[in-house]
Amino acid sequence: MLTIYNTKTRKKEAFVPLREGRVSMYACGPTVYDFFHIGNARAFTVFDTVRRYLAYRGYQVTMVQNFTDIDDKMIRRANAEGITVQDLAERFIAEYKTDAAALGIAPADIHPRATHHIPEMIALIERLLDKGVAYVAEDGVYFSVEDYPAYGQLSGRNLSDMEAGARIDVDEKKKNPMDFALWKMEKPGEPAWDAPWGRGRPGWHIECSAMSMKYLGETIDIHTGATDLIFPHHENEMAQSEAATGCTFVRYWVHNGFINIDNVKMSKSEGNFFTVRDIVGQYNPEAVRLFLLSAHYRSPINFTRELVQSATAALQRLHNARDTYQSLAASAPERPLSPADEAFMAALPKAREAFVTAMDDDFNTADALGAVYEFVREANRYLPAAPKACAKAALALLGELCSVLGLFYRQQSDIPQEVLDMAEARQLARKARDFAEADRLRAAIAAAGFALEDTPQGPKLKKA
RNA sequence: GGCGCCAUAGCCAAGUGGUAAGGCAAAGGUCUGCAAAACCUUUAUUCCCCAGUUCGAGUCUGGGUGGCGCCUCCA
Repeated sequence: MLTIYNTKTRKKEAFVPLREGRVSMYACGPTVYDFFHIGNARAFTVFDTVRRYLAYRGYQVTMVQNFTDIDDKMIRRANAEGITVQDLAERFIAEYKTDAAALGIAPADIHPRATHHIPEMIALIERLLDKGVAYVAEDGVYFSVEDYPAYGQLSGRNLSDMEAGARIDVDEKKKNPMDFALWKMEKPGEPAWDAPWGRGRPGWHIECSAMSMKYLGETIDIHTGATDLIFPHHENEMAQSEAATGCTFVRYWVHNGFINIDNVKMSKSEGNFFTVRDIVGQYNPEAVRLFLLSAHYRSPINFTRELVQSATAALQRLHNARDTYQSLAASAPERPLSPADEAFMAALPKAREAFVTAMDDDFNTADALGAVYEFVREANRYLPAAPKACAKAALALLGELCSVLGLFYRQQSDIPQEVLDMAEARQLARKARDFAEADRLRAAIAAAGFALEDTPQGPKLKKA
């Protein structure tokens, strides 16, 4: 049974979707004003893994991830570059796709953009005005937290606590300092859309509510994001959505922990700010993904060179296993299964079960990886003497489990003909017992960027 | 000040009150022309400290200590 830790109740709960066999998911996407950073990457990797696992468990998953393409940062950056907000958005949506693909993050079913959904947002704001939980002020339309008693439910705060610590902009024309903007009235030089109460642009929170409702309905199963979004973003989304519809907005709120860099919070001012674009130049992005999955998604993790290198070595172990099973699946003898073979085959479903049990426990990828490594060790030990059917079954299981975690997505790079020629020449030299020449050729292959290993199935080439 | 989280080996990390998974690193061995990979062996009598509950505590309770997050349109 799948259980999910729900931020709203602060407990692990049995997962029961609204509609049997289907899951609706909404993930807060990037504000497309720049390349996304390693912290974003964790949030995206988490929802991608959740999605993959739900699909693996047989659910038909519909996932929406928005692009926030209008806000202060967008406007500032577009002005700085002397381009339109729209051009900026186009550029970084494309860059998002490049970096997400590098990390094995599959595209959502729908990637709505905030600026393409202004009418939906206006309609939602009107509903809130009609219900008396929002009001029009001089500089915008605000949600009135005092008129919505459930405010604070998600983050576990109450209004008086929040007001005590609130730092507020005195210029804003709000009734209560905790009121938040649904709509911001037009300022000179900013993009603006017509609305019944005046030209302007939407607030951040209303975007997600409107797009989530449009594509997934008034109640969705899972909404993901990093912990910092719990307050105010998700609190506000929930308040405005539930105030408008009168029904539950999100059944399971899922929040991932933060990444520190060398034990320090990542920030531009600390000079430890890394975009994924920076990182994929230095590390194998698939290893970065494995690193991100090596701890539970709710724990904070520490990004260091040493830990990514450790993940790189672990990933190599999985790739080596796959390559070995692949060649054994091609070259191992075909014969009837012996009792030992049968025992090996019988252990495969048990390995899968261990993996599923781990993932069922609030997507415990660290524990699930433990199950994968244990299976790999057993298969590595048994397969060299096993028939083809065992190798095929092990290869299939390894591929199955790793793809649930979003690993094994990278294409094998093509090996240049000259490298293949050198490998062949080396085999001839080895047959002739000219090991000096064989070693020289292996060094030349290494210089060309490829590692050559001799295996019982013959020499194996891979990119270094 | 309010709300909340965390502490397990050299590093990372999982852990349902029943006797400490797994990965990386390190050391020794097997195999191999050598290397690599792979496998085997070794590496926490103990889970930050102190009390308590219990037949039994890494796990529950209380109190310390240390670290961290949110309360800023930061993922």
